[in-house]
Amino acid sequence: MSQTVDRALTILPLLAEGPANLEQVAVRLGVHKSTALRLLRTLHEHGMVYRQQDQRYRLGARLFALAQQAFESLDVREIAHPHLVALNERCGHTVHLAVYEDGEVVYIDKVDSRYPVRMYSRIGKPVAITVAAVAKLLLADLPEGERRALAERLDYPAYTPRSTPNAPAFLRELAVVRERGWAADFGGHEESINCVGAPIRGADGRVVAACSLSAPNVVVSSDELLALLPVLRATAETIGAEYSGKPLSAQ
Amino acid sequence: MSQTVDRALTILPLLAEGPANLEQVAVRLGVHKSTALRLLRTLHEHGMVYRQQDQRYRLGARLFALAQQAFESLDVREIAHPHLVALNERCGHTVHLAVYEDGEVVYIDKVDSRYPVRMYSRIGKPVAITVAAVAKLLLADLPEGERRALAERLDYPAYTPRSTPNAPAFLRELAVVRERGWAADFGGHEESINCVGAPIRGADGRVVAACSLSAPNVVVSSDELLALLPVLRATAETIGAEYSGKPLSAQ
DNA sequence: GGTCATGTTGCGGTATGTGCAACGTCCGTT
DNA sequence: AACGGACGTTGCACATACCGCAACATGACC
Repeated sequence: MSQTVDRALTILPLLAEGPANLEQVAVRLGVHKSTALRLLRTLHEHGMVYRQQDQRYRLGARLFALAQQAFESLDVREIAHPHLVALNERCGHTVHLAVYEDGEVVYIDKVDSRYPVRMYSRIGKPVAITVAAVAKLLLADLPEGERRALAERLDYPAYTPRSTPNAPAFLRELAVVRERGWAADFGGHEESINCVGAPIRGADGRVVAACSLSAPNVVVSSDELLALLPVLRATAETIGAEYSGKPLSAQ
Repeated sequence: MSQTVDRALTILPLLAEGPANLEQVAVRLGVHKSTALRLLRTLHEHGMVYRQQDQRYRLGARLFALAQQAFESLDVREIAHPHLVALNERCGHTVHLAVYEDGEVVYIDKVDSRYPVRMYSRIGKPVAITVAAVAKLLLADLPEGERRALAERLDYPAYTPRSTPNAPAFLRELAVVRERGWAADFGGHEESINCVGAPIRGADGRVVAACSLSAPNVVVSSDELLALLPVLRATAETIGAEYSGKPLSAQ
């Protein structure tokens, strides 16, 4: 809508690929050097880009600050965290929390064996949206039209032989997931990793987030993982209840 | 420099404080609603902001992606990481890596006891720039004028009685740090936490990053921590050497 | 000292962003 | 049901602020 801002914002993912000098930016944007310079200067003033000694630009530290703050203002995460830790302590496996936003699924929390950590390392990376259990749960709840449109527009990388191959298969899987209320990924992303997930619902029943348990199949068989479903689903429901405004439910 | 972009970027930290609706954004920006709307739409198209069900805007998931990618393209971090892990395995304490950028100091890596993790949780948060050992190291190496200007413009929060109280004290401390080549923070940020740090220098001798060891003084006395200085400094030098283009030095 | 590559500056034309006012839409209220 | 208020949205005319150009620094390399 706004040409100038549009161009400026286009610079950011461009620099995310790696540092670039003025001319490279100008060429990639399809604008004159002076125009690119003005945009970069404005971005620089806001700390969004940084200029290294060799004068090339790269993304700036302010992005970390913003991402961090964006993160902390996600109230689902805040509410869910202690429950996820409890779940982890009970069964020992890796716990993930994810949300859907404008065609993307992002992990917003992770608890790993015995060591609670917000594993930002997974955040932002292209989540395996076509295979991850949490992605299935979040997409399964989208309105029919949006779900279909999104499924058509996705790529279906064959991470493993069990990866979801195409849109029709994905939509069928989503229908199943929606029907039964939980999702799984048995080696669809990494051959040896299994995963089960459950939806977290808000007051209106919409899925606001999803959580999952992951474990390598050399440690835990898929059956053993499935046996943990009741605990996982109970956790998800507790979180949903609290999120919906029953803070002192099963205290 | 560019009014439109400037306004658009101003929206981001504003939303970082919490969700806001169109009118609030317009008022804070001092522009007409329609103008704010256009800016927000452009930001939205780029995933920088997200519109929740109640139509209020908040920061979007794309920020995570950008921060993540910015992160991975920091080559100091990449080079340093294995050395930091080795250091941690050797002495067991928490290891930090930080860089300076445009008046800010940010942690870009962390290794905690027996569990290597990029502790993104600290990134973006205002680092205790006036007391942290790594901050002292990075600021001590700035050109005289910039160092002085920055010191004047900083706040000096009294985290503890040992926190750096004001600009003159800070500049004196920086002079000491620069002279002797290492820095410490004994309870200047948190009463019970001690910390020693060493500079990582590039080929031209400039400090490109700094690393540190932290430990609670109930576990390790400050003397014991100081005894680890040689190991820490050796690590820092190894990283600096490799970063300067001697990849196969002390293999 | 010359040449090349790259970043920077000043300037006029006009595309582009701006504010205004009218219109939708969704609430809650009587 | 009808009304009213609060917000978000749209179309438009004006002029601002952005754009590309071309000339000018700057610095590296030979």
